[in-house]
Amino acid sequence: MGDLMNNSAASGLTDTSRGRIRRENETRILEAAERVFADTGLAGATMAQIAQVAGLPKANLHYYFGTKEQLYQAVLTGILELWLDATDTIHQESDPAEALAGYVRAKMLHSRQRPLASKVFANELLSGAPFLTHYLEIELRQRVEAKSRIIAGWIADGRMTSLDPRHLFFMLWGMTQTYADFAVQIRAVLEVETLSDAAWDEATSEVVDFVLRGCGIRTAPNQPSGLVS
Amino acid sequence: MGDLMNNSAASGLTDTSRGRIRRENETRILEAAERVFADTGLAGATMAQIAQVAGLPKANLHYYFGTKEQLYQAVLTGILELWLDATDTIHQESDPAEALAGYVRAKMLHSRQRPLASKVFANELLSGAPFLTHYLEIELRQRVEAKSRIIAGWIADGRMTSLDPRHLFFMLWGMTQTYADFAVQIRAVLEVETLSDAAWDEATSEVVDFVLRGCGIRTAPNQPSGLVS
DNA sequence: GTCTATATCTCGATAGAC
DNA sequence: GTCTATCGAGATATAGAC
Repeated sequence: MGDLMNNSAASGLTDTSRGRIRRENETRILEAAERVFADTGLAGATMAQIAQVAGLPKANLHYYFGTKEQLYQAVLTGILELWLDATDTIHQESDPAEALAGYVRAKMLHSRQRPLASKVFANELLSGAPFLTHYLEIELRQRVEAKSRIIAGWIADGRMTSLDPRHLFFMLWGMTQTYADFAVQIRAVLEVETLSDAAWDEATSEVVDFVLRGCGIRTAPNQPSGLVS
Repeated sequence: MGDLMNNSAASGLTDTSRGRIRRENETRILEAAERVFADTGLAGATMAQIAQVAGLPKANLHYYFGTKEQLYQAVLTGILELWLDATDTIHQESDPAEALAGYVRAKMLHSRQRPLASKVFANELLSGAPFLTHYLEIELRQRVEAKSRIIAGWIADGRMTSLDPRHLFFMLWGMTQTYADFAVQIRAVLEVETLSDAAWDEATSEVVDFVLRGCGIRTAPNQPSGLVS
């Protein structure tokens, strides 16, 4: 927008490659920011540290994102999109066992593949979620309400135990996100440096089985319980 | 120790009242620090903010506790003592249902009564637990190992479903601490300003029932499930 | 667009009057 | 023991050369 008057010959770059560099730099900054915000939250993070992780001068961060708060907002927004995606395994017509197991597997996969996103989110909630009021009170609440109606339907049909679906979601989130947010505790108890693929599969299968039993759904005995069967 | 030479008449205070003041001030500072550390973690907290919450000049904090890290360490130590106490409902000779239900109730009560302690702990884990290495790798690990052996015994005796006790603990911690750490999310979904006593009792009963089913333990139908029956 | 140099502010910590 | 005043370090943010 603002660079329509720029002479791209001066920098030796075409419009497309200039756009590419911008995109690459923004991505690098966002990834570095996610890592730093994940460890120390918004208040504890410093622009100098983010710049160092990104391998760019500190001034570039301000050039691309303005203030620390705006950079944080950008990181959070990206995470929220990811957050709302993976949760769509619960539908009216689904088999409860498959739907709930799929939901747990998706959440565990997320803890495994995007632990930093989970940690940024956790830090934001711990500090009272000042940047997430709208998300929590509108988007998340409505989504939980909609999914809870489906689960209530399953309960009414006698396909699972009677429980409050909203508390079920709180428990599912707690059980699965703990593997990302508090991984250091889990690694210490399990006495491993990092969780292996096999350990992740076993954790996933433990949570899936526990949840299905907790919901009063008998697991099919011949069904593979690991993440990759 | 160091004030044996002080003239207590000059300040108009006896030794006992001077000790009392010291204890009161230290308590006020520790409580204020817990609140601030809970919201923003060690890196994000400022001594000025803690001093403001405590209602004392910033210099007094340094007088009583030295550095910010030492104050943080003092807060953490108090929390760990609390942490290791309430978890002792799991014994060899216990009834598995009673023991596990009691454990969950104790953890939920802790989330309810000391949410700030839980949050400080969560922040510390999120930032990689630099102050808790010994606790996690020695004390917590050994405790989990001991309790896991008891639970493994119950499983071998056919008194509950076969599962990995360590992952059971991870899930229990996640399920119960989420009610303290991520309370803002729970309040948003439930559309309440604060969780009432009744809401806490219901949450506790939901978690207890879910856990007992998840462990393959039939709940006695005539047993009250609320926190206060 | 990029990066150096720097302005401005706030932090942790302390000296010193009381 | 308490608190004001302040120092040096490090923070956010920007000006301006390139």
